[in-house]
Amino acid sequence: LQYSDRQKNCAEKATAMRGLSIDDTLGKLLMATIDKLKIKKSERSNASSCVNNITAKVVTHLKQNVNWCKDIERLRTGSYYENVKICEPDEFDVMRSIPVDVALKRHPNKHALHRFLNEDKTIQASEMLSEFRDAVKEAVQKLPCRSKQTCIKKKPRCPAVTLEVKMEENGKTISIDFVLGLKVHRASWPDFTKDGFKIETWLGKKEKANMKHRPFYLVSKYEGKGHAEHDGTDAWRISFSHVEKEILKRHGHSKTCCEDVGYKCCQKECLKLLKYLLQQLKEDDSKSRKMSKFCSYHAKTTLLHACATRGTDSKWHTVNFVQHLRKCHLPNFFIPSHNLLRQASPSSCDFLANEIEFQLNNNFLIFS
DNA sequence: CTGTTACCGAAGACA
DNA sequence: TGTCTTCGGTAACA
Repeated sequence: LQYSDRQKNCAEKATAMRGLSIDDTLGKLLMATIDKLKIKKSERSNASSCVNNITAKVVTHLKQNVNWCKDIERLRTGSYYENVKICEPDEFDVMRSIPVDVALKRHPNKHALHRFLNEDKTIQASEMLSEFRDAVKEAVQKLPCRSKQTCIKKKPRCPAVTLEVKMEENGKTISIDFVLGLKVHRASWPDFTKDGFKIETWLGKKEKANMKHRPFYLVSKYEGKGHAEHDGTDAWRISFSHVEKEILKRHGHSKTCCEDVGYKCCQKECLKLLKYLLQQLKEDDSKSRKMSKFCSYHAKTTLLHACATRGTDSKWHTVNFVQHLRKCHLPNFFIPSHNLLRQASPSSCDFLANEIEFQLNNNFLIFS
């Protein structure tokens, strides 16, 4: 999508009176759209106090009542916490991670997780998940009446425990995903990540080395968000949500990105627009069937690839989702061998590519 | 060692 | 555009 330069221009000069060219019209529309996508401060306040209240109580309950959850940690991930959530603060991802260290390997019988070990020393996901789910359920039942409008949803193929909470302030429903994860701190990331995460020219070699020292997480989560370690129900997928969050925070190439007066990069804004475009297309009943295999993680991955290949901030100006779609090929940013579009049919990829090109050629009519 | 606090950055609100 | 505010993250502190 080739709008960021224009948009940046527009951001800087929006107040200057200029004759209305086509570009200005488009710039204004995109700026107005970005405004529209902003989350209201009051709604954010409402939702976050609700979410924080509930998650705090759930984690205390887990720590106190489940022996292997003693050291459980909270990791807030996903678009809300990356400041790229659009429209409404209605989806929260909270990972509950259990540190898994070398102690488990050396002294498997003494470790709190030892009862979940399979014969081949892998960890049974299904048993852990069902205990986790039951414990979260108990915690929710203990919540005060004020939060009684809370229920647990089971989404098909989604092992996360999802709470749906109806807020009394405005009657809106928010969902909180509790994701059970194993935090693995090793010397390096698994081999299949070797050729991924190419951020050298974007954020630098030093930064990459830094990030690679971070742990990685094994989670049971959505299809298409990671790489399956095992097949069947006992599947753990590797997750780099924490790294995604961090590099989105340090979005710019130069250390002073967004600090200089008068210069504002727009990666996040572009991602929001692309997500909104996908959302709008998904909500269109006549198109939703063809759109079912696409999700916002595709948009995010596209942004990461674009940032990584463009290098310096000023040169960053296209997000070539369309190219990925034409080839039906969008590698996971961290695991290049994993194609995120493998489940989308060539015809639906072409369909979306056409839709995006149509919007590009028609001043994003869908936004107005 | 653990829980609290204080500070800082991001971003929305508003004059 | 600059300032104020809230939330989230973290490091220092008790």
